[in-house]
Amino acid sequence: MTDQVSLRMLSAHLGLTDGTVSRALNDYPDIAEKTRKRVKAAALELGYQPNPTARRLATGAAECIAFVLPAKSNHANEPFVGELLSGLSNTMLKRGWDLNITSATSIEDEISLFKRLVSTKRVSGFVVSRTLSNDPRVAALKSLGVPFITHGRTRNSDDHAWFDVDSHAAFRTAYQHLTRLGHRDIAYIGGPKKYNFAQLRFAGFQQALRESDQQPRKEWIEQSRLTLADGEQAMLRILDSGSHPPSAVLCITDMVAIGAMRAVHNRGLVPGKDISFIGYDGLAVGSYTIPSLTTMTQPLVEAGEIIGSMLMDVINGKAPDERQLLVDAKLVQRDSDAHWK
Amino acid sequence: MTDQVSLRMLSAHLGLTDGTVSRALNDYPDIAEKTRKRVKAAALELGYQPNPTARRLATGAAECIAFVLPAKSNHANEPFVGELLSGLSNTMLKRGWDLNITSATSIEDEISLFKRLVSTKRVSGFVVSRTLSNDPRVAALKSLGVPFITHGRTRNSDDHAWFDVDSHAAFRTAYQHLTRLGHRDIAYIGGPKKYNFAQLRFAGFQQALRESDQQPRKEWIEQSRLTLADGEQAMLRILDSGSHPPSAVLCITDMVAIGAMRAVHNRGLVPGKDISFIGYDGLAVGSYTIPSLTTMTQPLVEAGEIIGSMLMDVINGKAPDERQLLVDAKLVQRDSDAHWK
DNA sequence: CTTGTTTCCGAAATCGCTTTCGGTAGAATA
DNA sequence: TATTCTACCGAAAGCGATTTCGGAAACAAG
Repeated sequence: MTDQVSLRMLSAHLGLTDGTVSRALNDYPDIAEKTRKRVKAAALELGYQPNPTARRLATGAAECIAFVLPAKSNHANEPFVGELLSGLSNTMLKRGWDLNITSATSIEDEISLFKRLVSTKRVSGFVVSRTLSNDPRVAALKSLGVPFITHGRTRNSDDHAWFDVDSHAAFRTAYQHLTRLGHRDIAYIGGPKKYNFAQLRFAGFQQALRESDQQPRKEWIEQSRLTLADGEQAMLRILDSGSHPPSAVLCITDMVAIGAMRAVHNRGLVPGKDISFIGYDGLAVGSYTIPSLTTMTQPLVEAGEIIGSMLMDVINGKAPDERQLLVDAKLVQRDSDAHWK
Repeated sequence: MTDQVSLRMLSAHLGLTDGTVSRALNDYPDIAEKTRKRVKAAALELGYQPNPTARRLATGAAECIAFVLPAKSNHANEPFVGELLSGLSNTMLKRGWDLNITSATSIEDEISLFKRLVSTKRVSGFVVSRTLSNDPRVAALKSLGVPFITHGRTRNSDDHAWFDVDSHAAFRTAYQHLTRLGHRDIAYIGGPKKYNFAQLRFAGFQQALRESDQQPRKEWIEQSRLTLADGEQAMLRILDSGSHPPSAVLCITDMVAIGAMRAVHNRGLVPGKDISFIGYDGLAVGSYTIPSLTTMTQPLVEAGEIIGSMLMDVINGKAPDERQLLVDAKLVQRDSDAHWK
């Protein structure tokens, strides 16, 4: 391996000084067009790659963003990390920046980590995932004055950058899909109201209900924590409510849906046939259940790429509140939804 | 936010020169014990944190390791990335190093990425995951002369660092578990022989067979690609082989096991009751199948931590072939294994 | 032809820390 | 007491870029 060529070697080769070469490479206006081209050609020829460490020291820019792995890793949601990171690193790599991964064991831990990373100038921006409706991390980052973007809105996300999926629209879409299949008796299993998205999704369901001139039926609207076991319980409550069972169920997450399907299965009914199910998240798990789960989702790799470039915009001085993006979820049709019979 | 204290501020505060303070902090022998203590106390008091960029430039060490996200992300295996990274970042963080994530779209891409990261001195070591039996990445890293560790052995892993799970032993353990439950008619669904671990696991199964004085039965030994669909097909072949069905099946991976269970289910038999199943990997998916899948696994977070410190040892000059670790997989008992009836 | 202006590049400082090399006190030796 | 070691710290040179400033040509204007 030949040693990496440095600026000094390049400038010596060209008979110029380091400063001149550096300015030529960085398109300073005080460099003659002719020499600029000469310099760039030589750089290409010699395979010059600026040393990022030196540049970072000189410029004070970290050229690096950090992603803090969620504090309590819920196995069920892990898949999303890999895909999101894949997308994130794509954009970072494209621009020669680094993607730094760290982990924390608690929210407090995470916040003190933010401070350390910022004070040592290791990173110039953060991606915050799994946002809570009222997220202390957001407040911390704001007071630190460091650029960041959240994956998912918080209660008041007006003044920072965020990327989110329109879950309100998603649940309308899901509902409409079911009505197109002929369903009328559609139940809903929602999540804890402390989650912002839980409110949005429920609102989406309700609006779709109105748009179809349907009356909400109390016994078909349940609430569940976001676990498989709780989804199962919620479904049992619906089945035991006295009224005839619904023909389809809209669930706040895939996990809840899988639990609900299990409940139906255990009662001797066939999920995906007797009762249709639609979840939300697009977890890979859903492909392996019996029946595989129809769900609403948004491609995570692309999300990561978008989030990355949005964050870089903010770092480069764009106003955070101009970097807010709401995208639509897509229906991934698998085997848990059927025509009404 | 007060500005970060620099070495200069610290040394001014102490009435010493930068060099002296630096050497005191780094435990150079030519510093009086008294002043060393004084310096460290002051550093603590002022909250001095050395600027990593400056140190990296001065020392030439990157203080950073890289993890390249698998080229083709197979959704089913994604969960492992999150957990492994979590462990890795734990050790890195503990030592003040960075964990850099990059992604590649192909093996060639990945290798050229290695070169770039090394030549620009961005990273000082690599973690290679999802190793192939004959892995071009390993050869590339060897010729680059950069420290690295593989997660999983390759065909000839004698001269580099690796961390792996003893799948040979794991399959003996799994087999013995089944015999303790009373099973005698145990089938095996293996994987393509090109995978090193496929050979090891099969060998483990065979040895266990011998140790139990059982004869291998051709019709109960099948091979499958590592997908759910293929596992299903392999199981169907076993069921259709003419002989009576086995009472238990050992599967090379969880995915294959889940497919196999589906085949049994579709034939009107009850997996976990009529036929027991044991998989391998500990995928979270396995908790959500019906029945949930008993499997052999090794905690990934811990694996990540160990891999991190092993790699740092190699970077610090330890001989790579002294940093090779084989750990045992543990049996995670869920609902797919039952007493023989 | 002189005086301003531009244009363009060289020189030098800087980023914050590490590390080598001297040199001066005080301790040890004669 | 004179001399040789040690112990310990200061001074300065990097690391590899960036960026500010100044000045010499080259050009335009008077």
